[in-house]
Amino acid sequence: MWIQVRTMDGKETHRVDSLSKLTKINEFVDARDLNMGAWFEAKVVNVTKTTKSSAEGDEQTEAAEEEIRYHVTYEDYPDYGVVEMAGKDVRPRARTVYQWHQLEEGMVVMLNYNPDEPKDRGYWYDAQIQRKKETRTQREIYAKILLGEAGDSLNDCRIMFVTEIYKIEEAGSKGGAEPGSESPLKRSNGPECKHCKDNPSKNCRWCNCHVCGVKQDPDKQLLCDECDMAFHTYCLNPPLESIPEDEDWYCPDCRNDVNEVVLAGEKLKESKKKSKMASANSSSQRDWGKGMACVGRTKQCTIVPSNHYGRVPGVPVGTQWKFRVQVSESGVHRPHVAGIHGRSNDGAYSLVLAGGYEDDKDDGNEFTYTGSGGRDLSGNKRTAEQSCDQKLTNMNRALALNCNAPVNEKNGAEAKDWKAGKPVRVVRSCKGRKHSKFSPEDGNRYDGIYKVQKYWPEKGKSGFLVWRYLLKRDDDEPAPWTRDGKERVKKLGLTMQYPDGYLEAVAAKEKEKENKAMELEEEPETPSKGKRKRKSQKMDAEEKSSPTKSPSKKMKVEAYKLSREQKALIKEDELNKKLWDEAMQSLSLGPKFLNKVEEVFLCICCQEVVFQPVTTECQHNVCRECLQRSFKAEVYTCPACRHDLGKNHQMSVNKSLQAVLTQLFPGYSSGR
DNA sequence: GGGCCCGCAGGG
DNA sequence: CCCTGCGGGCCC
Repeated sequence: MWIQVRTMDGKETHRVDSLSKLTKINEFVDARDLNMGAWFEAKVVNVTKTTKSSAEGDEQTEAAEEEIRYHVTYEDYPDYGVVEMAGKDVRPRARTVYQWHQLEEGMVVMLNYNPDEPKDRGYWYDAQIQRKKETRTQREIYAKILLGEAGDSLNDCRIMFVTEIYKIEEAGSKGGAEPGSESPLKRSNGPECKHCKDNPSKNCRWCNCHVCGVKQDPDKQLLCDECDMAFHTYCLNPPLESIPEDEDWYCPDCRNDVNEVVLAGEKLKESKKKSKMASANSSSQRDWGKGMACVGRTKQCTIVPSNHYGRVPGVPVGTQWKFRVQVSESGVHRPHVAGIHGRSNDGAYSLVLAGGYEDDKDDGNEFTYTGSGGRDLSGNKRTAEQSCDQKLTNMNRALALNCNAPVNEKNGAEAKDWKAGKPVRVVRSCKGRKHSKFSPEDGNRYDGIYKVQKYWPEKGKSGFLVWRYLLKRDDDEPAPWTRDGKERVKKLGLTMQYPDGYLEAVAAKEKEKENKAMELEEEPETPSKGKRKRKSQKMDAEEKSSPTKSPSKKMKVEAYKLSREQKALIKEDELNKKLWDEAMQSLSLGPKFLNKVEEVFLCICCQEVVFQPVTTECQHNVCRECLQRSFKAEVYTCPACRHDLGKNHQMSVNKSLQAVLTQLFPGYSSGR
């Protein structure tokens, strides 16, 4: 049987043999929503193929460049229209429910989970079963929710609907009845409305009229184009006689007040949230909100996601920032104030050593860290004395999950193989200097990857229970306090980073102060004038000599020097000659050469420097693991250009490339 | 130098 | 939404 394949404009271009693995039109499938990673019941309405080459030639040469695209509609979301997606995101409709005894640890299945409200019904996700428990009264399944191809996952999620765990149907599988020929029993998703749980007998201000909550007269309910809430025309104040003609309509909460509109050249008006803040009250006498403690981010790290483990590409060990907000912007440690960044069902990604707990010890390669909590932060404080026991929840639990041992909320645990634990990025702040000589003199410094060897509860100095963690360094990039490390910091030109315009602003403020002082002293002629002049001369000299001053001034940069071994390895990597030629042109940029190399050898899949790279015949480099993942999803093309690689591709690692990259980025593979 | 207490970011 | 938090400037 043959089916038509059409381009988007509906013209028939090719015919495709549907007896191969292709999904047939009108087949019942599950399709993955790429944003949330959940699977929804869908129907294929069309299959097309796209071709890369513009040449309309014979089918055989084109076959290498083509890609089959599926056009599906979601059964429960007809308004969503037709969505086009790749083969890996479409599969035969799940129809086999596993019996309890069939479920085993390690199995990958499809099940219902709600990441926002784990106890409620949610959407259908792929998941790997991690634990199966059975007591006399209940059956428990804990699973790792797999959110999609980015590799994101939620660990150790309690599954509430253990009697609705489905087998994942493979494309082209034949199981008894013709797959997808009939609609299997409908799976149930979480309620559309979180507030009333879709209970039709309840008045709900969220899914019905936002004023009265009554469902009646849907034709008289206006939808706000901002907040999407519904409003009966007659519930508005004043009520509307008829549906307005305008294309857009905004509810009273969202409608812009004319005098709230920001005109060109005007300063931004304070938001609603801000107006509720303490600063809006004139009761506060203090001159708040101008310092670096209160500024917001001006950049956001998009190189890696916020739940990324391991190094951030482009940020070498020894990088220094003056303020925490910059550390946040860099993606190395995102929270503004908090010491640990993590998720309690996944693990911790980074932490800051800032001497917040004086009984923490730090030997550079090994340090102890204290968890958070157990403090009374009332009065809008950020820190306080310990006043009750800490619990192994939130960030404390997150950090515990990094330890390569089953989590134990009572006694703690110790890793048998600590290096196998999840990597934590560690930043040391100058505030830790009181207790640790490994802290930087100023600002914050990225010190590399550490791992949790063990954690345990302990009576802290306060007498209350605190959770403590022992972390050990596991990074091939040399630590900044070692000889190698210092040399590397120098070579890469890692000087203190300041926020844009910060130094200029400080200098201007300083000058203003001085001017004011001058004015004051101008009147009575005093002999101290000469003294003052000397002082300001000294300051000028200081400003000029400061290496971090005036980034606009062109400094001569020493070209990046490759060792003989590195040069030889690069030469050896003949497959990538062209790419290396391109990269080497940036040698003159000094340390920035490494950024260029990172850019040139970035894996298109994981967006990191390629690890165990496979160099394709089409001249692209992909991590072997990323390529394997693609093949597993039955996509046998180059992730970069879709060139067909053939099902039986060797996937041999380009050893010389791997060797050079390891030399240029020591330890970049930690966390992989 | 120590205490106060603010906005911001992130998880839950 | 709410809660938490190993920042940080200003005042005394």
